[in-house]
Amino acid sequence: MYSTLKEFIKRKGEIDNKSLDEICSHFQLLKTKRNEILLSYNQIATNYYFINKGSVRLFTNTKEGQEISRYFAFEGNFVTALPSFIDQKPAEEFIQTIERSELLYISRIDFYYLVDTMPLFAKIYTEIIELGFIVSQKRIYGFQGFDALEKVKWVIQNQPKLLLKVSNKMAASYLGISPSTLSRIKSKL
Amino acid sequence: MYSTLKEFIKRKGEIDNKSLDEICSHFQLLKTKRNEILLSYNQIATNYYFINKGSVRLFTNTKEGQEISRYFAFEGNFVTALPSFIDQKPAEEFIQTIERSELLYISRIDFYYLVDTMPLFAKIYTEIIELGFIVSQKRIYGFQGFDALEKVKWVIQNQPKLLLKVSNKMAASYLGISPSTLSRIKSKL
DNA sequence: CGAGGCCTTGACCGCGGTCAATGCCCGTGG
DNA sequence: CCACGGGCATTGACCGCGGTCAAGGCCTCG
Repeated sequence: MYSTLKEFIKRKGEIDNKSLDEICSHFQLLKTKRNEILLSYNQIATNYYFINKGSVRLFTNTKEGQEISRYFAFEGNFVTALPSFIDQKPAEEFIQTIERSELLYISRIDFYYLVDTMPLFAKIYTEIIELGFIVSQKRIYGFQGFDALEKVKWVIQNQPKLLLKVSNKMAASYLGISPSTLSRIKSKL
Repeated sequence: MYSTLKEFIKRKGEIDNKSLDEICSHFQLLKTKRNEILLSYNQIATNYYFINKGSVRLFTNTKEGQEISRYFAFEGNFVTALPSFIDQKPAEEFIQTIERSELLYISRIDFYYLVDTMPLFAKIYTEIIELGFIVSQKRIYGFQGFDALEKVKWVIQNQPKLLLKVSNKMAASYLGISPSTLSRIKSKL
């Protein structure tokens, strides 16, 4: 149950088994169906999720009522609505599974307890954030000033799983193009 | 000389004057002209800059040779080419002042020395990254699926200094629109 | 088996990009 | 101090990328 998580942690630095088990003991299992909402708009994020199996997305709604996908996370990654989680203010996004999934979640309390008491876990947290930051930047720069075709190629290069696992519609809103355009582009590759 | 930096640090948490001076002693002053390059593409970032006065941007070039502005930092903010700074790999961007500026810089060595020896500084670093991450996200979400007019309005709301301090051309490339379009939009507000 | 949602594809058209002309600002050198 | 030149802002004309709308077919689930 914790093997993927343990792999993840071990990749971050030396750790003894006792500490590893201590960390894992704060995570609980959650099995979900497709399209299950883990956090709604305006709720306050109190859990950090690690994806054992499956996929999760962050999304929001426009005034016109259509969904915009912001971020997709797959097996072996952490995900939450970070601004809400950090500052305990209402989230401006939804968290939702996009397929049947197995998640390990840790409460904010336990999370910060680990951050404060285990230096390695603090380091892991910092690295999660650094990585998130760098990925965000790459995404901004990968999209900035590019047309639809170039953006699709960029995603194929940098997030190859995405177009395979995610519906046309979700991927299109993530790319900031219409489903029609994405469909047309894919038919030409 | 260190007053702005001290303000910045004090806002992050309780700290005694001795530690504050200890931190500041690792920063050196750098006065620059307009358009001075602090880091070039493919160089490795070894300094973290704090902006005492002035403004700095990150930018890169397209294959066609035109500049794309990625990020602007103003008085009271930290800036560096983070992916390069963290992993010591060649930067994929330039750092440049856009006006005569006064910067305080700290070497990577000293920076990590402070992170490792002063818990408060480690906390500050984490918060810088968190903030950077959140700002990146806001930018992605503020631009995603919006047309030129909406993006301009978003910047006016969220980074009011930007359009005032930055040339039309730089701002346009930051927004992912052409200078012509930005000019037309501004004339209608 | 029926209904609803998504993907695909065609027709149309509008936003915003390119190109070019003009004018302004500012830095440089005589 | 003024003359010149280069770069940027502005604005008009044009047009192409990609968005909307709609129709048809497929898949999924009740």
